[in-house]
Amino acid sequence: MARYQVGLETEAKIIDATRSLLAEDGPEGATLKAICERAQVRAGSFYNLFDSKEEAIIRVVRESIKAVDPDPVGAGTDTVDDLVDAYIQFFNDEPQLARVYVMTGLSTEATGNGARRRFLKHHVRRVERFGDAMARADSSLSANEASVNAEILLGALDGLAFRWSLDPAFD
Amino acid sequence: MARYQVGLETEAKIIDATRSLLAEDGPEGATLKAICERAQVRAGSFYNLFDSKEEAIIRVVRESIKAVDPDPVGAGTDTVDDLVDAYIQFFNDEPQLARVYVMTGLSTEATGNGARRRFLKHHVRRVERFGDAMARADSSLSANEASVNAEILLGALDGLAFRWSLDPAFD
DNA sequence: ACCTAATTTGAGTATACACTCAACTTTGAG
DNA sequence: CTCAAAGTTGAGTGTATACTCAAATTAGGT
Repeated sequence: MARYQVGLETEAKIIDATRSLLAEDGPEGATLKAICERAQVRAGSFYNLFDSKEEAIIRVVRESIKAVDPDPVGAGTDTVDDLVDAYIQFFNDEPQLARVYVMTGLSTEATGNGARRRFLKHHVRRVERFGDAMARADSSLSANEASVNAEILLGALDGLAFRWSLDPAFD
Repeated sequence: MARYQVGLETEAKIIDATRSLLAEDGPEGATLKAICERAQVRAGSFYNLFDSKEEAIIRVVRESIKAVDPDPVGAGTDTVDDLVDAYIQFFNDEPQLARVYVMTGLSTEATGNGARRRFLKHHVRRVERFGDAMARADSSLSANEASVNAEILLGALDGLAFRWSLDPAFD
């Protein structure tokens, strides 16, 4: 039999609760109890829809990774400015997901490293994308130089994003 | 009465164990059980010397902050290159403390935020120091511009340091 | 209206955590 | 050597965690 409407709604409530908790308090704050309380759901109901707490968290993390870079296999015509602007805009448009994104990348744990590996893979793709854009802008750059520069630029962007996540009054 | 030699040695063993665990696994891995096992000490002995697990961790974090910048009230004659070189050298000379330093700055929790507040205060001082060096090198820079540039440079450095902490083969 | 499968419940399990304490042993100054 | 203070032990406390499950309820296709 197909799923019921109530079940889909409960699922959405749980994801919403998980996302807001991750954004507010990081992975530490996203306990099962906290998620269930905020979603107005009992533990058994959670486990009827998710195999583990992990699964809900990974769903939100995946969502944040997707939001930061909606078109990872783009046509390869973006300029570096485009990419930087997109990143900044992401932080303005989706502050909750942005916080989750930064925290996932930075957190030492972030839920048993399933999320971490995912993030790292994404980061490598992102460096490639920035590196390509740089190489396009300056053809005298070797592929390796472009990659190093991209890593530095992304390091700076992520560093600033982290600063902002600590202190939203910043910048 | 004064403290006994054995007590001082036990204290050192506990700090060593805490430092290496923080460097290897981050705050998550530094459980009381893990610390005591590695230090070859029982829980009661730990609590004879430390008021809380927190205290041991903060001691190590303070140690790492001190190591990254041994002379925070320096004469104000360093160049930006000096400061960057010192940072890089720190990562080569004291890899364990360097990992603790990065993780503390980045971790969402890092032991109830005592360590985090400490780190943030230190970071602000560090930005000032870098900003001063930049203003000295280029007198056309306003204080504010220098500060912003310093924040960006440190963001990039910390971002790269973080990359290295994830993957020691990097750079 | 019926009936099966989807969903909810809430008490319960197992485990890990930081921390305590009374009894015991060791240290080292006088 | 004495003895009081410093240090050690290990079983035990309390609490929070993720997760389970049998029983009850509800949704919705027929």
